Amino acid sequence: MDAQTPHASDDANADADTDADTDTDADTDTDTDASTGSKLQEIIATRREKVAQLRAAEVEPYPVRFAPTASLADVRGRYPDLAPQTDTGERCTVAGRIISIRRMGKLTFVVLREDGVDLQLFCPRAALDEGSRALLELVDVGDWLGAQGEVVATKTGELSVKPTTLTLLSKGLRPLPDKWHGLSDTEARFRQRELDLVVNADARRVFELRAKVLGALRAEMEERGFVEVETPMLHPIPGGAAARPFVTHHNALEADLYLRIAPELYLKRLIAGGMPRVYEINRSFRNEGMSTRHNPEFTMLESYEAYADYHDVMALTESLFARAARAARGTTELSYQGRKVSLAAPFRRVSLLELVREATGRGELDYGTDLVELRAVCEQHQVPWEPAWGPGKLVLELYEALVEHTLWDPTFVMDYPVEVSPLARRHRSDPGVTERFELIVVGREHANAFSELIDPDDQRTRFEAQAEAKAAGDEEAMVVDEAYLRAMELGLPPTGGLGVGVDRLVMLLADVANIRDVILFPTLRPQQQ
RNA sequence: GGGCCGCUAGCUCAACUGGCAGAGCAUCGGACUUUUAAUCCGCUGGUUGCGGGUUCGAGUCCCGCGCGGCCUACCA
Repeated sequence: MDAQTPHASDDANADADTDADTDTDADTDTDTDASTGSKLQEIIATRREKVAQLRAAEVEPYPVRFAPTASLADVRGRYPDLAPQTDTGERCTVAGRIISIRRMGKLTFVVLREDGVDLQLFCPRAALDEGSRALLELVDVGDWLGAQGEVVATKTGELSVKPTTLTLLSKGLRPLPDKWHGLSDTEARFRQRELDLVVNADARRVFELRAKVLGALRAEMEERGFVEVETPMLHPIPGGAAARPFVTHHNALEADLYLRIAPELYLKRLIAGGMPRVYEINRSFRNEGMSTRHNPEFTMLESYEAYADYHDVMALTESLFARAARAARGTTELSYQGRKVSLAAPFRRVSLLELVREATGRGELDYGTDLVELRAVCEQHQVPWEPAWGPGKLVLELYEALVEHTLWDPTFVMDYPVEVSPLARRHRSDPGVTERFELIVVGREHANAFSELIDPDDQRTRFEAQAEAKAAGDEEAMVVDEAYLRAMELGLPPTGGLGVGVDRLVMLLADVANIRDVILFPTLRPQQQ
């Protein structure tokens, strides 16, 4: 009543206009839904008719504001177990979407849902004021409704609000999916995520968990003194990773720009600029294949820390993963797709070469092994190779084909070949490899990190090697980034860098197999009209 | 990109070897003052993803296309 009164008077003048609009809407509706079944059109038409009836009764179906005094969760929290048939004497005003209506003559039960919490409205006709009785006849499942009344428990002990006043907050025109079977069509769940969220508690659960993970990651970084920054997503040249970019065009600049494939180079320019600890959590974009583990836009946490090496970064990574697990699941001891996995530190540390030696049974292999022999080993394991590949790339291919998917428990795979790591510094005691690691969990890469390359001349040489590869047809090879080189020439302190695939971390913690289940609106092929 | 599978009412799903397109829920009408997927009575609802073909007859078989899922390949 407190929220309804002002609308009745405020909108009196506007009613003539809105009535006219309603009529046109009703006429055009059949056009917009002409391609769908007539039952849906009938349902929408019926609901529009109810909108018209409400307006005729001077009830605004789309009011401007409402002031609940309690959330449904508040009410539930205040009375965790009220005895059956109790009247608390406490009045409150609540709101939510109607997810169920059971009309039993002079008594109606309405179930509201708000933020994933359900609460029943116990509505004997006699308790309602006159306007609310009329309104109750015109509400449907899917509408938003406010209710003011007393908190009670029914004969069966169901906690309820027994309203004296009902306020329509928004009239829904489309039906909700089946209340029992829900919405299981995967395409509909991804394209109309709002329906998925209304109906499927699991969907809500995943995205609430995702928010907790992001909060935990930020909290850990903040506590360690890292400053969150935002660097460009529109890049004049793509850099920081080996990937094909999306290209776009800026009209005023008359220039092509690339959606970023990684924030890495900008973040390291900040280190050169004297910000000793920076991180960014945001989207990168890669114009490559899609799968259950790849969405074209995905979220990475990247961090850079002055004076640190990759051993320090491993410790940071362990803390981040363990903290995210505790925030999301309350423990580091998880189960993923039916199999146990522990995110408790320390994680296993092993070199890539060692893993390849084990997998191939060739203990003598290293990056000095003759190319002909390495190619033979590849063929022996059905790993395709290309003539342009050096020993580092061949060993990496063997690792990816034979080992990576077998590493279930968290494993830091260390010391990647220089050839495939153009931004990582050479190992302090073995110049053929870099101080780089990837973190593998449940057979998938979750993080990539290194002691950063800070020697500008070495970096230029590496960029030039990449440029040659690109000229030779490698579409994912990097290009020379002069702006970055200039920043390095200013002087980059020793730096430890980290990139974490946040979507994959959420998949791991939510025990979900498809990346599209952890992204609210995953990329899908556009629907043609 | 390749392979396999799927697409039927608003939602969830049936329909034998090619033989009248159905059910539950929801909607709509009716009864009902303690329900919990309320119950009961009655009704309505379809371009079987789209386009061709075979056939007396196609949801079903064939060809093409669209969209999605899973696996696979590249990547995080």
